[in-house]
Amino acid sequence: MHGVATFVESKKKAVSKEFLSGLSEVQLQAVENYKGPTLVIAGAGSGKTRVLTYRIANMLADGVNPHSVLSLTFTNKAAAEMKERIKSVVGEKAKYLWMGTFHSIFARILRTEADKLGYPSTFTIYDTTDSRSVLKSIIKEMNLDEQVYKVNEVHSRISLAKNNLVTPAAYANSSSLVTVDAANRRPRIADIYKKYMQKCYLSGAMDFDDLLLNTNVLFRDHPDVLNKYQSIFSYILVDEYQDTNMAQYLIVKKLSEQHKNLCVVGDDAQSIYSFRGAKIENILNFRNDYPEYQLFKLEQNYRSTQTIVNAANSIIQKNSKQIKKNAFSAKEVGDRIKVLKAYTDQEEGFLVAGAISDLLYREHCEYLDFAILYRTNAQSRIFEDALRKKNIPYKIYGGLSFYQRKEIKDMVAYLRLIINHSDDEAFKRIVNYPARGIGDTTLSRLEEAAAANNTNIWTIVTQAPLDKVGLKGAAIKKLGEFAELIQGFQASIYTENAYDFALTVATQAGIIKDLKEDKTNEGISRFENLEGLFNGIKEFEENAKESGEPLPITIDRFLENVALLTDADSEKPEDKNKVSLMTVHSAKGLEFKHLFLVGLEENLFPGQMTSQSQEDLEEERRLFYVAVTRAEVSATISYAQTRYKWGNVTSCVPSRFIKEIDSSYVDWNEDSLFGTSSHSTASSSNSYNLQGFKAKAGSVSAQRTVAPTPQHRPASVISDPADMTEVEVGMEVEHERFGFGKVEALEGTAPEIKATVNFTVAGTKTLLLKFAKLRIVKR
DNA sequence: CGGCCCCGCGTTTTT
DNA sequence: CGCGGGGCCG
Repeated sequence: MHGVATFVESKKKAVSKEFLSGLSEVQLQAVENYKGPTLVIAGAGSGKTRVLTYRIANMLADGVNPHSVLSLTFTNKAAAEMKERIKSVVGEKAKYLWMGTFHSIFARILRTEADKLGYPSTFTIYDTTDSRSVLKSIIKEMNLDEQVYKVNEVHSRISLAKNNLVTPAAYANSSSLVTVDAANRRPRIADIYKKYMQKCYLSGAMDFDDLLLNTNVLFRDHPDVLNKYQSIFSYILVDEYQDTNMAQYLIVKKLSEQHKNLCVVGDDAQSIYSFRGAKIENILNFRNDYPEYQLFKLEQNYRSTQTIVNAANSIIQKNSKQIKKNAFSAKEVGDRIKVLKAYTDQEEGFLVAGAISDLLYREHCEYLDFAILYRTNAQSRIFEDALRKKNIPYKIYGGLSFYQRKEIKDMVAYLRLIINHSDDEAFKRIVNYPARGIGDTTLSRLEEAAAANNTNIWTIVTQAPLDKVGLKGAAIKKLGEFAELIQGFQASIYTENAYDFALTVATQAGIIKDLKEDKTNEGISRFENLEGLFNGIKEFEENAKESGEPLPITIDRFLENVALLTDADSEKPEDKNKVSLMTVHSAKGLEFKHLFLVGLEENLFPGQMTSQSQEDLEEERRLFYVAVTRAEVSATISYAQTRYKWGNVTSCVPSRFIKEIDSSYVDWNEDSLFGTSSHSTASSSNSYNLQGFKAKAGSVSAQRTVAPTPQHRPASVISDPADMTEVEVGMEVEHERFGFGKVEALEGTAPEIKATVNFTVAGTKTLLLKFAKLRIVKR
């Protein structure tokens, strides 16, 4: 062993390290010093991926065995790209690196070690839909009020617990958790949690959180297994460390104990996943965990203009929690950040699409130079419509993933059930698809019996006397046929190619016939989606063959990671040169020449749930920071004054974040950007704009002290919650339509405060302050 | 048991 | 507005 290592070591001098020549001094340092605990604080656009890539490439060039390097990334796509880049530097051996997301890497390890935890190695990974469905049936089974025990909220409580390694028993004993639940009148969450874990276990299933939780359990209860992986992984690298949660933190900590070659890379300013349990403290406390650590700060931004970097700095400075760093750009100063005001959400789409086609024409840009980023997926539609009208090609990331579509989930459920008969969610999904006369009544009998006998549905169907379960002859016969159908595939799972196998299943189960029969547009598109899945299987098969894996490439291999796949992992080449539409969250790590950041309104960005607490608001601000720092050359921010929400028009207030950008980096010339009249179908009245925003914008730091302009009176329109509390009985106010009046009464609490106002002309009206746009005339 | 219709509810964000 | 769930009827 030693001899080989020495031989490889001695060869290293011969290996060309030309690839290091383009690095800056500090980047080079971070690449070359790959031993010992290392923290790399990498500001936005500072070449973080480069450092990570070359750090690994450099190790491999020095003779480090790729099998001993574990590199954890945030998305599968990031992992694949990094692997590709390393391959191009050091060659084929890069493919032996352990590189992937926490979830996919540890799912792999858990499959290998499954028996130690009492799971089958073929365990199913439940996605969010599956988890919710399980919880829903538990809540029903326990006769709890579904209005009080809302599935989503129960799920996030359980998820929170799992991410913090709190077992059901510990949950019941945790006074802080129990207190919160009691306050929400949900005292039985710990019981639900317990049942949920049992049900998943009986179904041979792990949810996303279990992949991390059970890895911890595995390492805690099986020191030999821990020791094995500690020895395997001589070098561990973690990207986006600021977004790791407790469970992930502990996995990394334990695994790196032996070799202590742990390198974490991240940027506290870009921590945006606390809603799913990420702990910004992990990166802030790294120095306490490893006092002997080396620190590298990548502060130069190679991506964006000075204006964008400085603007972004001015935003993030408003946050209290952060590691000090001095992000700067040596690129050109660049244009100021433009602000677009739209009267409606539709017009916002129109303006943005117009601005894009304008830039395309003026600046020789390509479609791929543009991105439109929004806070919530629901906003995409407007921009799709606007871009389509202008014949601008676009692609959407996120939203309903391919694998979430019904027809795909149905097909996958067949495969899941065939490979893991215990998978109750898969069973429930397909037992009557295509329709074979097995209805709700039969299914709930089976579920009850399974719960009563502490087992899964499949066991009941195949082993219990079904007449005792309360089922009749016809139902029993149909169930028998279904079970036979599923069992019939058993023999060829591990002998047939994945594609052929799946096709047989789809045919024999009647899925293909069912989809072909539907001649509606949706039916056709569902069939095409299924074809897409089959193409995906074929592609998987070909890739596996190419990398020399043992034949045949079987369906279980494909299925292993399906739940962890996202659309971003499989971009089609024809989609390359298109405008990108995505949420700010999914834009993390990406960059675009020209960036459009849309929907900058209170209660949208920052979101309505988040402007309450200081912590949530700081996370929203980091999200805003992430968004702005995606831009290389130009950034444009837009907001609408009215927007459709749940089918109703609501009026919107520009986001506080716009005002937080240092005004010297912002171009407020909202109206003259594209000519004044060409687009303004809805802009006949501009009383809105005069009242609303410009006057405030002038005084960036002064919160609510607005300098009156001669023409237009003080513009403190009462529409954000902070301002509402200023209204008092007896004040004189002005309303757009009703004119002047006096406040006679107030009721409710912000933001739902109602005011009764006696208007001089219009008479007495009761108005919701958040919509009424009242202006205080005399206090 | 299956299909249709109506009602109610929701929107952060993702592995 | 769009989806999913529940209820009702054939």
